[in-house]
Amino acid sequence: MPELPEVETIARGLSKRVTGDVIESVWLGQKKEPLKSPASEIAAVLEQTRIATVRRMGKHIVFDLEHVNVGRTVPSAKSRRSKRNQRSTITQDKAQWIVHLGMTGHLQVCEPAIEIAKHTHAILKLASGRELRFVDSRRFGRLSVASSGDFDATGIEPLEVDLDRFIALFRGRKTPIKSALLNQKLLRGVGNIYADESLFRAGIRPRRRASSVTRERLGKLFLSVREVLTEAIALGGSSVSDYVNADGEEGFFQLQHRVYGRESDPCLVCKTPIKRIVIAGRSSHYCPKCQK
DNA sequence: ACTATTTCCTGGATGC
DNA sequence: TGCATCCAGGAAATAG
Repeated sequence: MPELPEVETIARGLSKRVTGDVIESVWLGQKKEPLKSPASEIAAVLEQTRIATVRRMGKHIVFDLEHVNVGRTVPSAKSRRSKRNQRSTITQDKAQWIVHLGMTGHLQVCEPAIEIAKHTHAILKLASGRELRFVDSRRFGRLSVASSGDFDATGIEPLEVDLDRFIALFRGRKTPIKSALLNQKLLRGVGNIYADESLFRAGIRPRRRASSVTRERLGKLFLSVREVLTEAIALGGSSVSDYVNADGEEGFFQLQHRVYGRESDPCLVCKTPIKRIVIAGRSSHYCPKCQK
């Protein structure tokens, strides 16, 4: 289940492998769920572009693209003015491909000879001869394009927000603090694992109403979120279920989990058994003694 | 404007 | 072994 640290790790790995390569052609599968726009539109935006950068925004992977204009010349500003009626044929020179991995999404860079995995929804043929494939068994992942290159995810980056703005996010919210942490319109990138781990380190019960958490505790949470995400990125993310990075390597932050997936196990601080409850349909883990 | 609930999806685990 | 059932959960859609 890729959250911010996993997506960051994947984006960094992909950046090393495909930056500068050119997308020559695109095949998209028949399943419509993973596509946020019609397949023809997505293909048209991606084809004949150079991958300028690969980066993460929240849980999204953003490919910044530049059109390469093979086999045609971009009209000069002068001729553009003189042929206004052809304006619609002029292609934007910047675009973006936005990938959300959902629960089980993978991006693989491989040779064309490699067997096409079940649940492959997109294949981008690259000028280097390799292919960039999107595989997602559960189809919770999403592919979209921003033809003008102005994609902006909702919410604030948790590793960039300052303390005051962080505290303001929770003001007056009756929802459980855990739900607020998971709300991508507030903070972007925190998912179930890192919400639980951050709340444990801050000593806050996941069900506590966001508005009832003191400023002081929110300050602690602010630091915990940063700490947990930073440590997780350094360890390449958490490999639960089948997560691997762009090079097929596992992360190691799952070894640092203090509450997630540890139901009934002793709290590492006080030995009280870790509790598991369900909040908004998600399993939530906490220590009933250390978290208030 | 908020908040809570439901829905989408498949593979792996579990139970009988 | 087979078959049914449950569960994982991000985010959009829906309801209140």
